[in-house]
Amino acid sequence: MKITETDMFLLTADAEDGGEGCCLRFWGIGRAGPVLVRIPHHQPVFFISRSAVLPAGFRAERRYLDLKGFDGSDVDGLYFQTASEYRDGRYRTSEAALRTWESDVRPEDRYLMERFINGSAHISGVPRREGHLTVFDEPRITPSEWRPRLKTLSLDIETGRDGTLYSVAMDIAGPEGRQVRAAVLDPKAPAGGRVEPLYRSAGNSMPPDAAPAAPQNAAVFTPADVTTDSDNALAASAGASAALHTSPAASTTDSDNALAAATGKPNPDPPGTVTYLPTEIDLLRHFIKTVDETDPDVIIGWHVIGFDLSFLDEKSRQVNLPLRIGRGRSPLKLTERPGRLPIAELEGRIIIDGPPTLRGAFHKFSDWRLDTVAHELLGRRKDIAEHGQEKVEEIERRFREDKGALVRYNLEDAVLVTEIFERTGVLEQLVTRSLITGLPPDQVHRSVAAFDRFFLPRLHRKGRVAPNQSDISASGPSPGAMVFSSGAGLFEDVAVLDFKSLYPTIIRTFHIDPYSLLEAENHPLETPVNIRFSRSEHILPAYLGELMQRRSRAKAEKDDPLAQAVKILMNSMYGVMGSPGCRFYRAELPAAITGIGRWVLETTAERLRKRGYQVLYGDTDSVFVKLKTEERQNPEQAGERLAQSIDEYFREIIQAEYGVTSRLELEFEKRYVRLFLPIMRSGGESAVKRYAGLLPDGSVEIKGMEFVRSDSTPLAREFQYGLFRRYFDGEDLKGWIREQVEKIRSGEMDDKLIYKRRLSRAAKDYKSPPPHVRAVLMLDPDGTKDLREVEYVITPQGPVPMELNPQEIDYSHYIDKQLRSVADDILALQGESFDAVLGGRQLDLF
DNA sequence: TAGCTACGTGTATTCCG
DNA sequence: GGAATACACGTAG
Repeated sequence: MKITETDMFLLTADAEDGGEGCCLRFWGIGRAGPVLVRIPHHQPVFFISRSAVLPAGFRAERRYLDLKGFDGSDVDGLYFQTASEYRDGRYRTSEAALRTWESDVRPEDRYLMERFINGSAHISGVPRREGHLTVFDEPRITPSEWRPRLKTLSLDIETGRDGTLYSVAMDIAGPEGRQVRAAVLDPKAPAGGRVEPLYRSAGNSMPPDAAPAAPQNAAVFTPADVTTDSDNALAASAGASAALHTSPAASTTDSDNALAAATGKPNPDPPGTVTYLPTEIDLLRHFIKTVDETDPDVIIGWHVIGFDLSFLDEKSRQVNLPLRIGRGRSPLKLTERPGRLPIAELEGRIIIDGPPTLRGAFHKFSDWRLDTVAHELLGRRKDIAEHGQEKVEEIERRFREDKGALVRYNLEDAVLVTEIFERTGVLEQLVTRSLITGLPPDQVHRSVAAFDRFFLPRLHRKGRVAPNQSDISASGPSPGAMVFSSGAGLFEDVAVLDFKSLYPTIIRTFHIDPYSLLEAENHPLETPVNIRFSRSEHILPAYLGELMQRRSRAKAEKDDPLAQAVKILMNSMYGVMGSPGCRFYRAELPAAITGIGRWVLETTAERLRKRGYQVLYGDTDSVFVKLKTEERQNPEQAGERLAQSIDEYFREIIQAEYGVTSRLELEFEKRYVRLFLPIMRSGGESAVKRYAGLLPDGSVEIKGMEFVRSDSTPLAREFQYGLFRRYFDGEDLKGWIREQVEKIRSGEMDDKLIYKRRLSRAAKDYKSPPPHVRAVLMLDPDGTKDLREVEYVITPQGPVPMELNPQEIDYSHYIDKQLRSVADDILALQGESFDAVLGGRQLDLF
């Protein structure tokens, strides 16, 4: 018996019933490969009122505990022998209308959180080998900060319209290197399949030394020998070009791209094989075998759950071959949910889908097609640039005529996803967030769960247990932040001061959290908004203090991802406590935070005004202050001094009036050399959440307006930017505006007139369809395709989707609706108007 | 795989005279 | 035919 000490990073956890009662299982990746930690004979627990009388035959051990429920009542612990008895206990108490506490906490989660294990654990025990796995039974487990390097398998499949599985491509990347595997359906292949090598190559020219045996059709999977999409005539003929979206027309783009691929950066060749297999079952077996052999920690892809895995799962059911791709050869578990994406679960591996993950990491792209993201991020294009019907046809053609080309396309997608993950570092970011929150990487977005994770164990140490989430009901809407503007216009030398992490610092300063609210009468702390908390009894403030320290350390060490991850977690606290989906929700919590936020902002503005400053604008945690003439010599210094003095003021009054230490921190963030605040287009008042500013480095920053809105046309975006640039530089606007209008009329701007908009539901469910929905209805009248995104232009007949090749464009619509209001924002200040600037020209229309 | 509110704009529809 | 209102979307923070 030799005790081994090691670390593991947790990927999945479950509770399994068997001969050992309830066995908790923690699957993860260790320093030397995958690890399974088993905790047999575990007794899951939840809590019940001491006064509750359990139904006859209730299978649990009831123990007296020195704990109180969140409502102050005494509770007992109910300890169960198995996970199913635990679930059953929850069900039966609920049927009997007995109040329970924390009966919705999963035993495996409770086990980890009570031990403060976040992401990684230090293991000390006697291991045994089971295949690739190192298994520990009942080891000692303590927190660890060990950071793993994960192995990913990027999966992509191609299918025919008839539901045939054509091919499976996998790009496997991990600490030991990179390899690609593909399998393609070929009824003519021999029974055992035919294996051929696969190379990565730049373009058509195969490196001669590398590819002597490479068959002509199967070896290359770069996009270099792009098949042209010459039939995309939209741009040239109709005027509404697709140069905007990523794929189309411009043959220059494609050839440029091919050139780049052929001559560009040398990519290390991931070696691999392609296997030609005679049946779909063979393809499935090949996939399962590859996962088993390569043993990835993470399966990644593009819509990999909703499409690839769902398809493979369905296929495996049809042919009665379970999809055993979990660790320990356990099957994939797919749970369908009406109207939403299915959930996919594996033992010991996690599945990360590209689009939602990138979105969650605040990446922005024109749209979320793989081709678009690959292009905008990597400067690469997919091998088949078409989408929709045309793509399907091209895939079917390749399956019939050129299987090598199909494999090349299929693999390229898998490779692109791997490279998108590498380039963005999203997986590392998820791991970082996992190490901070304790949630596995595929769940770090669950802010409510992240809150429970640190709050529950600390609450227990205060002698309290928490209510179930289902016992919480929402009260009405609670008020949010303050926004104000003191008037529209053009202003010079404006300092922007903002409170760093305003809500977290308010929480720290005024001891805001659910426990503190509960204990408000215990050393009460009055706040500026007359909601009381406890001076002495609180949990969140100290935790936030630790997080802030950790963040400063990360910043000092230039660990941006860590700093970012901590910031996300800190900023989620307010939202979580203000959500009825949180077991600790109480309306007073968000009300106190936002209320104090408004008090802070108002007080700041008032102080500044008293000192003779003009406060132009403020939103939530920022104030825009016009600097005084004499401060123009050194505006940065003036801004910093202002911030400091306000800081000091809050320190004093908060200490004096509330007896606590202010954690607020006002910072001079930036200066606008010029700042433009618009009036509302619908009426004379000044608007908020929309402005444009000129920074000292000469760049123009625009917030809220067309330029930053994805649903305005590129025409409006570029027009607005050009207008502000000229406006801030004091250039002539009128002549330029007339030119732009002329350009529209001449057809020169035709490629900038495409609207792009998302649909929040199925097109046919709109009562009075707005333009973008009418465009979708033209494409899909029955709603069978359930399109949720559309590109369209306005023609004399109304909106027409790009897919229908609109030929005629209603230029006056664009002049009227896209240029006019943008121009009038500025012109109105000068006593001018768009119509007046265009003068007689406008009359040409009539 | 349930963090929050505040806000502006454009379009369609309804209401009213 | 114009004002008021509802709805949808995307944004600021």
